[in-house]
Amino acid sequence: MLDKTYDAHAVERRHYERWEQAGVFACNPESNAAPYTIMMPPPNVTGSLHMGHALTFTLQDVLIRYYRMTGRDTLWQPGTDHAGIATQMVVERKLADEGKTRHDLGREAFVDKVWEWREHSGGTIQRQLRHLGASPDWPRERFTMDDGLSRAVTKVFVQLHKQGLMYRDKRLVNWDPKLHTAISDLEVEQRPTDGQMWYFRYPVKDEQDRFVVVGTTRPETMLGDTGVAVHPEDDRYTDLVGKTVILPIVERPIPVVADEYADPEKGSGAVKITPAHDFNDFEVGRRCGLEMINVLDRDARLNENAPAEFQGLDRFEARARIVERMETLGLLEKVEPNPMTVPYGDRSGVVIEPWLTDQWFVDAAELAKEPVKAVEDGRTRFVPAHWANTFFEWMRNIQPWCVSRQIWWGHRIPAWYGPDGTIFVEETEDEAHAGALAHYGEAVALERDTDVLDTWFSSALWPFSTLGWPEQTPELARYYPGDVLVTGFDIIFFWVARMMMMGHHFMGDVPFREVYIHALVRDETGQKMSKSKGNVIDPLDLAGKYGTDALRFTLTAMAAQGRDIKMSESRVQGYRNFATKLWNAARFCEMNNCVGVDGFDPAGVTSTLNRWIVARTADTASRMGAAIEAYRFNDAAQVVYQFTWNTFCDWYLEFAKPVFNGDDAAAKAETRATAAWVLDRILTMLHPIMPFVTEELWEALADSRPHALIVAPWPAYEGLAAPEAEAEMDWLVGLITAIRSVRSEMNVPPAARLSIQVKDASEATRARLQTHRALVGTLARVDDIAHVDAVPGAGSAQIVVDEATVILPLADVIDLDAERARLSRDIAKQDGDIAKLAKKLSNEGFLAKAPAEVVAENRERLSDLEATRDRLKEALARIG
RNA sequence: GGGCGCGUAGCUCAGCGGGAGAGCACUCGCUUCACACGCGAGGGGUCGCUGGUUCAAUCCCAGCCGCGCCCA
Repeated sequence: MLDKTYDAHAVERRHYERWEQAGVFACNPESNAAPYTIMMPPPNVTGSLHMGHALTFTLQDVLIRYYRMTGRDTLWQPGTDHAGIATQMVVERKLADEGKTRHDLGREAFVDKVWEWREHSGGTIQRQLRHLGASPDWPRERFTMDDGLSRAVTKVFVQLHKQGLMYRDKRLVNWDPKLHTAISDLEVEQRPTDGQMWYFRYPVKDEQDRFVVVGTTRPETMLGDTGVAVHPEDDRYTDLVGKTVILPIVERPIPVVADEYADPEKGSGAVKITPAHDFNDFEVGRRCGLEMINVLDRDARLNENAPAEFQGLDRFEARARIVERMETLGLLEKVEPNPMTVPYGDRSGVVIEPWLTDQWFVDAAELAKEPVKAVEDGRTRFVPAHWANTFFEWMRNIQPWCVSRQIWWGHRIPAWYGPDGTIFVEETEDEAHAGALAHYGEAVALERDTDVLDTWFSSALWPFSTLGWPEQTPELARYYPGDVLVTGFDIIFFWVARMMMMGHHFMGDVPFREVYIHALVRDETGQKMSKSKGNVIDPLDLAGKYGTDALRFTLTAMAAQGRDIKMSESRVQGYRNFATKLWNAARFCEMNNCVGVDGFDPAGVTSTLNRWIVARTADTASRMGAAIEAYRFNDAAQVVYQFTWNTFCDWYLEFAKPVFNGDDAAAKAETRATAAWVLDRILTMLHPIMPFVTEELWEALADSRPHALIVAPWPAYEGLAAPEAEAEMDWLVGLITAIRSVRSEMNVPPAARLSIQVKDASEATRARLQTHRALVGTLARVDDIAHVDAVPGAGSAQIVVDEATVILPLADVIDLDAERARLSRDIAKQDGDIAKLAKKLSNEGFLAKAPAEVVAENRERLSDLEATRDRLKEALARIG
């Protein structure tokens, strides 16, 4: 016998271990079944499971478990990425505790340390995924720093270089002065800030008392100014173009140039140009042939190109000193408050400096062409579709991708430099030497590039590197491209777009056919969860408190397309209640000996009750399957929830009680078998969302099963529809509900049993009443049902059900005024609906232009309403 | 400033051209032999505002108001 409530803790670990040991998560490359592939977005090796992970991995697991049940050969490819900067920071912090830096260890020893850290601390998220019930193919787990994946990275780098799509260039990059590395545009966070705009006067050379006023938000960069730009059509400055101004403090003569970048509407219309420290100025400088003077060092302190007195000053200190000096010189025109955005490094949290360095770049614009086409013509489909716009916008304006990082943890760039700086990009050092020999005609010493690659560079190869590429493995042939990529919108650029670039370029095909973009999980009040706000909810805490299944059901039920999820504990609690409800329904079935019957044929059941529930079961399965396939997770959850609770528990099991307690052995046997069958189908349907409680019940409810629930076939049935049975049961539900309503409204004591009379019942209704006498008796607490022609006495409540009027003699309890009020209210409601319909049906435009079936449907509805209204009026008249 | 999205019951949200829905919360009743993590019955909405298209608009279009996100 099952316990009274479901204890999640007791069963979760046991079933998970059993599944994993049985190998049921594994794909089968030998299989004849159609593959279904999801590449798991690899979490950071440093990561631990947060609510966003819980959502994305729950949805992926729902898909995987569903498709596994439909018979597809599923591959859910798991793994982690090496998170270059984040991981290096973690290990450097540990070293700092020992009073050391990575430089004390040296590169090789430090990298060993990182590997060591990963061995000991790296498995957190994998363990947490198991708690969540995720069912990826664990033995195929990959890490972006694995040998195979590293080979893929090297090969891709070399090939891109040979194709001219990977190049070294001196450009402005986003420089992180704390981490001492370049980062990509995407790793920069623009924070709104209340800044200031300082207006400086630059004296025009050889013109007494003439100044050009320029504005700046970063005064310290003025030391690197090499020009002043004005708009070519700005009349105020026409004569100045070609002249020279004297850069204050530095006393450097710099030219005034005409460039459309200068906006005549903004400030004075003149703008100082610092090509080495501003992205826009860099472009102006290129166009106008201005000098580039770098005045900052790698710590963002002023360097040797600044006047001696400022050298070595931090940029913010320098800012204050420059402003002070300008003021002293009488060259500070004014200062204004200036709302602006300031770039911060997303890892370091310090202000990023545009800095001129040599870096490696990928020609992203070229690689973006095919992915854009693929989305345009539907080879890759975004769900919801509007995310394609976000994708297009970025891809069509894409900048060169800076992929080199000045850190140690990552894939080292396969480039070697000869004595004169000639670059040899090869897969191995030997090949580089061979190249050098050919180039120089003699063996020379080569030095390898010290930089490593952006982590996203290796992640971009994930859909094929995990399958063995560059080897042509059977897995690669079978599981590429994947079916769907499931992720949040925040990494469309970081990862989705880049996988598409690499997939097209190296595999010649899309990496996945669909991209399902899900929402963000927020806290109850709609705030983004963050450590600093302290509103983070740990998914595993919730799972511990209410069961993993309840958490998964909550996330699934709330995953409506295009809307963020406001996570609230009360919802999780509600779905915990649902799991308990299911548990108790199973317990009831068990108590009534509802055991599965071998060879049970759902199409062969005879009673209306059983034909009805069988039809509804089949319908629920097909609707739920369709919802999952369309990524309508909330619909899938709702469909199965309502069927389980509101149809199976509330009605079917209640209807079954009189059968179980009756003495029709045949009906009892059929109903028991049907109940067992339906319950099994419910467990099956719920399994993708609630794997643990369903597997537990699957095991508990039968002495032996041919297989575990996780590999049970998804219920797909043809020909079980039973419209007459459904109509009959709907009628019965309506009748019982109506009687209960009147009882409640008339304050009939719940325990009191009534006798009812029925007037004007058709033959069909009489037959139905006969069939379901016992059900009405139990569920509406009615003892006798009599058919009458006579007008009943005044002490009765009357209910109109289709053509019939049901009379409840309530002489002792009836309050005539209340009954009159009730009937009048009903009549008024019907009249209201009738008026609306009548108006519609008297509209000639409607009759002429609306589809015939719509007109017919409305006519029928009107006559039904009128008939009901008339019977209600008769009932009212009878009371007097 | 540009783009995207969202305003539907107290709250959270489905629905998206032809009869306003769910969960939670709320009210009333119930130790009904699976379940009080429950059972039964209820109350509650000019579907943001204003126009337009249509025989018909919560749903399509335009404008406005409010909110959020992304990009500059």
